[in-house]
Amino acid sequence: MEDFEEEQQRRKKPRRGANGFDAAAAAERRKRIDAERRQLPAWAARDQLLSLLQQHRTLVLVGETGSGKTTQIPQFLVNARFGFGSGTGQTSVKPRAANGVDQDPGDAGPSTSGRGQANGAWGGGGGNCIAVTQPRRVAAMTVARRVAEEMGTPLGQKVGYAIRFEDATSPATRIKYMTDGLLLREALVDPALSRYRVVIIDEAHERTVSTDVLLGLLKGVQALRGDDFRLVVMPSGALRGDDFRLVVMSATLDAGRFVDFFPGAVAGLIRGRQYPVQVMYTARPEDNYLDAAVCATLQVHTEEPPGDVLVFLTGQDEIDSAERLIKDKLASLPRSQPATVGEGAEGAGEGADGADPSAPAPAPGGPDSLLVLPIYAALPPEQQMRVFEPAPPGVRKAILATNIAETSITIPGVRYVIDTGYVKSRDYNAKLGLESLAVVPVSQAQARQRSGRAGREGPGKALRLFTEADFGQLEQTTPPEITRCNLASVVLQLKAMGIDDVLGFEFMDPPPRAAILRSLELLFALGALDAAGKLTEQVGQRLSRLPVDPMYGRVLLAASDMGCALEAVAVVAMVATENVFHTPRAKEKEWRSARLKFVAREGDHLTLLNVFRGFSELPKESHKARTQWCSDNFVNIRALRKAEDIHTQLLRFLGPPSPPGLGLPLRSCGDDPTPLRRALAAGLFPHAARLQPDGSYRVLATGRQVFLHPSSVLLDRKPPALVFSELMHTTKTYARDATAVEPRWLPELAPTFFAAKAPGQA
DNA sequence: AGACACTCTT
Repeated sequence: MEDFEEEQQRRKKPRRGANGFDAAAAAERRKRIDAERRQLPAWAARDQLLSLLQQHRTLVLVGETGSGKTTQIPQFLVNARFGFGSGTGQTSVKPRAANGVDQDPGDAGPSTSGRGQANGAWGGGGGNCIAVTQPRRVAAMTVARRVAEEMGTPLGQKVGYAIRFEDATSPATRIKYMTDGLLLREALVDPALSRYRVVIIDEAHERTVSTDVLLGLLKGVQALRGDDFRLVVMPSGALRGDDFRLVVMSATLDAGRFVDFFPGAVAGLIRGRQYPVQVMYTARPEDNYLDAAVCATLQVHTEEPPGDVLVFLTGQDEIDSAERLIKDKLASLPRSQPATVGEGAEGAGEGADGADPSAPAPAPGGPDSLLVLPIYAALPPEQQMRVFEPAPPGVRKAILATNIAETSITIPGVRYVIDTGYVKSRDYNAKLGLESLAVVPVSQAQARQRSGRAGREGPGKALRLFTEADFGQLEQTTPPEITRCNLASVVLQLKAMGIDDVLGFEFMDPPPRAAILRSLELLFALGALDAAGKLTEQVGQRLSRLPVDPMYGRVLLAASDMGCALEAVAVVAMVATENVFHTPRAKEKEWRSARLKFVAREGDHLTLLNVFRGFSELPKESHKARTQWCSDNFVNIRALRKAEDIHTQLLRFLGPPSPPGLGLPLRSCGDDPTPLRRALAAGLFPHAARLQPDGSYRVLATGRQVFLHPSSVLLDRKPPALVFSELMHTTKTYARDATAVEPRWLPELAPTFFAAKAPGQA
């Protein structure tokens, strides 16, 4: 429902009366909003925060849930005209970029004069905007909307947001909510981030890859823009000069890490407002957490007062199983029983109180009064939306969720959380170049986050399906993602920003050296780096501009040479999109037969192309036709719309000459699959593999034995050679998204690579 | 022969 929420957000129009802006209603509303604001804990800390930030270049702010930090602090800064100079336009600082290239800050920000001068608050060197980063798109949009409302300005003017595919900002924007990934992209063009006077990294404790790279960059930015830093407190209390400020906001008490990382940083704490959650543990370890979760759900249902239950499980399969188990057990419960029977039943009748006595309400704790609802990312939007609908009176919802419910979505009505204590986690083995997906115990911080989901609307209860002693043994926090992922894109971006010594880059938690080295090797093999590790103009420069994995960027460049860029763009857009197919266990026959009409004998990439083409042929304006087609074909409409957006963006980046395009020829190979297969081979050659007598494959570059993923259309065809998108180790090492290639193409398309490692030798 | 947590990109 990510995009369900996104759409809802977009559809909301500023409140207007019949004749445009209804001033009276707006004033009334703002008065109420203003009163709400003043109740927030952040409000009480306002003066102290401003004073801290005048004296320190970096503020690490621990803001607990409900403190109002995200919405209020940017407003405090703007209203206090903090750090935006006194309007004289004088500047004593000329910042230098990290790469040593002089940079005129006046050029970097979009139209900093004009309007800025008009209210007398702006001016001075550098930009005049506050960037506030969020890990998620929806958060950037919703928070921006709220803050615009609080400030009584139309969204996109003084307060705006920017996310991929969408820019709701203007030259007047002073507070810009944006995704962390987007700010990172901007740093590619402007490594000093000179258009921002203040950068606020929100939800820093989540430690997304983008957040971590930004933290490293910002440390450099600070050194650079603080070079000539002088504290000049003006009579107005404002500061002068390029007084760049950084605020790192985090929800947990790991502030010390951030303070240690940024020289001269100071930490502050704003208490939150959360309802208490009573945390309970099991007395003994559970040997089957799935069964335990099922029992616990039923126990809550039959014994606890009304309130929905949120159960954290690890994946789609497990959720399917749990759903069946719960329904089976429910069927054996007595169908009708008085509300007062059994201990703990007092209060359980509450939900049925207002019901019509002639129409028998479901018995509280009975089989009809529990509504079991799955939620995970791959679930089609219309099914996801069901968890947001309130349960009918007397009915309790049990939501079986993956990690999606940990941060990405908030489900109303939840008062009970059941935490299995496990999560499916991605890991990366740099030595083997292998990603893996495994069920692992959560961290303590994660368990707390999950429990907190019970206390959003009132006091709640959390049942942890492990012992208190086990909790003590858990890692305190989950290792940052950057230490356990493929770094090809990150390394390419750092190189493109002029950071040549990637191994020496100051990460807060450095990734394994082997992971960086492996990425350097890959980028060299792709031709993005030369032997000295410098970004190459022809390939490296271009790849860094394309918002796709470097291997796929290489596919696009090759495809434009080979006359099949149009097809390659569609394929890459589809590969970058997860959960294209909906594969419910109960309807396996149906989705298998639906899939057949898209299957291309050449492999999964061309199959995805067929799906994209099928979807593209539908009339764009007919939401109904598109939804129907997707549902008929067991294709996820959310994924296809995303692929469509990426497709459009890639065409723009590749097509018409700068800005922003690379000016490459965008031609079609029509129905001839060969050029496209060659283009795929030209970018994915590090993932080329040859068939072994036993039906497995051997990766040419590493010699590693891998298996075709069971979802591959090539599974029963087994071509002698193929290239694949990625390796994933679950029960075995699987190659996903494969396309058959001619073995002779490989040394032809990547001579250097295969000269060093002769095919078949490995 | 047998399966895939979650975000995100000028």
